[in-house]
Amino acid sequence: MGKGITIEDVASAAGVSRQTVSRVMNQSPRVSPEARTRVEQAIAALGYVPSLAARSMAGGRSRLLLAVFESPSPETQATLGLDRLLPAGTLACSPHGYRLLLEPIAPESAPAASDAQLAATIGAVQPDGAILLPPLDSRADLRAALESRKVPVQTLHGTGAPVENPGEAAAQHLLDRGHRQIGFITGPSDPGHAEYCLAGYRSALARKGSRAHRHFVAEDRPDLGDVLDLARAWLVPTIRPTAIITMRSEAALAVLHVAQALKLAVPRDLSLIALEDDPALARSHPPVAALHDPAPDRFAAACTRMITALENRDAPRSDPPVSAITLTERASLARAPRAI
Amino acid sequence: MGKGITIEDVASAAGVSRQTVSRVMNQSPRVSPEARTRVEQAIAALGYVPSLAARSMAGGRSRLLLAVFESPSPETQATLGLDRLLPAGTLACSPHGYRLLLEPIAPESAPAASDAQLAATIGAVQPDGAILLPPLDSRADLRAALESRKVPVQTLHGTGAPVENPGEAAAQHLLDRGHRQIGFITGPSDPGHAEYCLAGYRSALARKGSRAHRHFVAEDRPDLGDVLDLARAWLVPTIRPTAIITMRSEAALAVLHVAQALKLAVPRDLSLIALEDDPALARSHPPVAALHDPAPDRFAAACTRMITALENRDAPRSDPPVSAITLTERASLARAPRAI
DNA sequence: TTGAAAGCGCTAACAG
DNA sequence: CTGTTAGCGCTTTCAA
Repeated sequence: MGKGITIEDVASAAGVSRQTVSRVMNQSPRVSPEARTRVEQAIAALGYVPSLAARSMAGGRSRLLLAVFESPSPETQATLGLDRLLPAGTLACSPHGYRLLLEPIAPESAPAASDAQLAATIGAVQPDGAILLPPLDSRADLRAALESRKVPVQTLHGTGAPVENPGEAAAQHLLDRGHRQIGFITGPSDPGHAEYCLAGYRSALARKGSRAHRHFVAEDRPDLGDVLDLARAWLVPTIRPTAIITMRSEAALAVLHVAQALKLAVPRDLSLIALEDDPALARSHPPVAALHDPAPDRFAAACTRMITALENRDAPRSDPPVSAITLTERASLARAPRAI
Repeated sequence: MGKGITIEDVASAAGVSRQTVSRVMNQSPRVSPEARTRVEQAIAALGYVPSLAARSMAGGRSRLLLAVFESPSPETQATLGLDRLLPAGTLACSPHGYRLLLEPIAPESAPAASDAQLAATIGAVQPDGAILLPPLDSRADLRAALESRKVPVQTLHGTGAPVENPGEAAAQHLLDRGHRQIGFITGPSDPGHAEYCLAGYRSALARKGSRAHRHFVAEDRPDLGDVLDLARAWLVPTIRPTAIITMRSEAALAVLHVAQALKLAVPRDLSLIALEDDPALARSHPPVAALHDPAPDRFAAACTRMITALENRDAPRSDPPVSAITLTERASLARAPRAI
């Protein structure tokens, strides 16, 4: 079909010069309504799409944004979730005519190596901006490599409030519902993240004066038997947690199973929250509440911020609020049965 | 640092014309060794990187490949694994100076809608080729939309042998080790994929005359209790499977737990294979064997094939073999204990 | 409000 | 083997 339709084709079809077509595409106000209409019709009729490369050369703007992320190594099994991040970001960019370009960075790469890599990319594509995805957003060397070459940087944090700690958020939800004896089971994957969430949980409990974190913190093991044993050890005694937070969804399911085997009703006798959502959680009986990670939304927001900053290079724009961690409430949640 | 270094800068630094620089970059043989050396030194010294946009305009080749994938909808939780696919593809492209561009397609999108979307992308970036990622590789409308606009298409299949069926591969491994009573537990996610794997398992067993598939096929349930019950129902009787295949890694762990509780030794009395690998499988006791999905390698191979096809537009290139599904053997595997 | 001219950085033709 | 001449499709800058 339409092969090689250029601005020139549109111009002659509309009976104007290419400048006028260009002005219409670039939202310039200095075009008469009639001319604009004719051009728009010609564009639609011909199925014209301006060439990114040509616009990039002539205008100095590539309309390309770099999505800089850490490429997963065999051991770093930390799931980044690109499956959902990338479509969200792409969707946010496309209405503005922007596109995302991938830039995987090897984990723990030497600053010099990643600097060279970024230099090559910047030279080749001259991106208008870059989004540093976690956990890369804390790498000062990458940010410096980008900014020293005049590439503006955004992260998922935006300019708003700092991101909540998932462990803290879950603990707070339970504290708000009256729970004090709250247990926490970390996941075996990604020690750094586990430590981070655990710290959040601890500080939330400490704020309320609960000491549960001294008794009810345990590490998740890959062996199902270990998790089941752990759950039994916590739930059989009279003094037991009224709520448990698990990092892995599987661990939540295992705890649920033990509770039911012990004739403890969920959520009446025990509330459950997983820090990671999974379809299986929604389908279990009862369904288990989980924290919803808004990373895709925050990535989309970062792209939008980048683009608005690029377009209105001066206007005092106020960034929309950063979406926060939300809890997907399911039947595994109830108020604490009583004060213990 | 280096801002706006062009071919012209390199040319004057090396004391040649830009054409010579261009020839060096494009591997043209028609350059004297001395000139080549001086140009290469100048390139290195200046940190010159040619502009993709300019090369695209002048040469007609964008050096951009479209990665067309299905954007995951809330329900279509089928994990595509972009986390590992994309870095692998990027790595395969970059040594050739190519880059990947994302093209998410909404699931079950109307052919007209995705055609329009692809038309817009093709017009804007004029990709040199496109890789259709599963499950999109079977959508004839997408392939047509691409090819009618002269965009060559590749899939993960390559030109080699068709991809193995994971269910069949796992069953075959066990059959080869003498097992006949082989159970199969499907995953609750992605019914289509489950059906596909199950069919492969069935045909493998049928070939060997085993009838186990009439007795030992079950559907995985999100409730852990259900899976544990299922495992007990299979393993308590005297006539029981000597091997079990599970689609989800969690189910394999659950079966392992039940077996051990029943004093069945794994792998002596029961062999286990999961169709999906997971770090937890490697860390359990004993570690559980799993099929290794070579999708990232096959994606990288598809990119390489695309690029070689693009470069030697005529040469009768023979594609390297497509990597097959491999089994990550772990201690959960043994020969069948006896004929039953 | 519009058009004409001049490139952006590179490669494809040609000459030498 | 090397340099020269034209553009690629668009936006910018300047005139009209």
